[in-house]
Amino acid sequence: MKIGELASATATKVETVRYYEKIGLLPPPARTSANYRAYGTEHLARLSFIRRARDLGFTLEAVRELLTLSDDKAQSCEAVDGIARVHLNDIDRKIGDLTALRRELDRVIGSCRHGTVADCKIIETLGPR
Amino acid sequence: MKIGELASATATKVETVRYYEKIGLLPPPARTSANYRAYGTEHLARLSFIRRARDLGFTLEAVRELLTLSDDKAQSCEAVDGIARVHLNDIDRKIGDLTALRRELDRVIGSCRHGTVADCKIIETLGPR
DNA sequence: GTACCGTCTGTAGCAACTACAGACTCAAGC
DNA sequence: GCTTGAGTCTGTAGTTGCTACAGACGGTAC
Repeated sequence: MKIGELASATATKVETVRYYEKIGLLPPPARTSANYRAYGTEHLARLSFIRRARDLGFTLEAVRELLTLSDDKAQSCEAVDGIARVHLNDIDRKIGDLTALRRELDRVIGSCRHGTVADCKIIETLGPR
Repeated sequence: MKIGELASATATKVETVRYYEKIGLLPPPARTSANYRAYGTEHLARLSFIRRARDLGFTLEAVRELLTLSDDKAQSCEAVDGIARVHLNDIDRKIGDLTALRRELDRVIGSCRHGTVADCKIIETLGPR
């Protein structure tokens, strides 16, 4: 499999695939005589894993840990569960923050009387107290 | 006012103040004989504006537009309202995305039977279909 | 005078890519 | 056989919004 095929099979950009290789997430594949990267199914599996974890919002560092853990099949999956739970907490915090922000911004917009900037409540809210 | 005072008055780091100056968001202030930046109340007002807009999640580009608009007091505040509404939509989209993510991650975590990695449903979910 | 803090400029780093530049390879059409 | 276009190669620089130095200088308290 050439890099373009691997990329489109995983909805990834070619540059991103090379980037993952550079940072050590994806092992360097064999090369053809023309120095093209030649991927096998194990690369496809690994890249799929990375992309799905990324889609779930895991950082690349978390993905790296998950990959390491997934390589040791005999180990307890406690650590995996832990990483996922920490991430879930992060998401909950983000949702909370954004919801509070949304409320505040909604209030600010709601106060707009659509006059001139001089009377604009939005600008006023942002200005000095 | 020296840069440290301005920074602490607006809960900003000194480096960030200098950064805002460098990218043209904050006008370069006068200098003392020792080449220290000397700020006035207009700088305080402008930096407060920037920080509050940032707290509401506006990008620096949006802040730049809001600052330009707020300088023309006679103009209608339609444009201001527009920027704020676009931003509100962005936030709504982000909340939606995160909520969907949260649901999915929660499902994945819920499937974990706390055995070995070989049977781990979390790893399995991430792996190839 | 001597600590110790604050300030100065300039540069490099963070996450996670993305977008080039300039050279090479390959497959299809004429 | 030759050209054209697409794909690939390496390497570097850009993105957002800061943050963290390094190394030099200024100001103040004891």
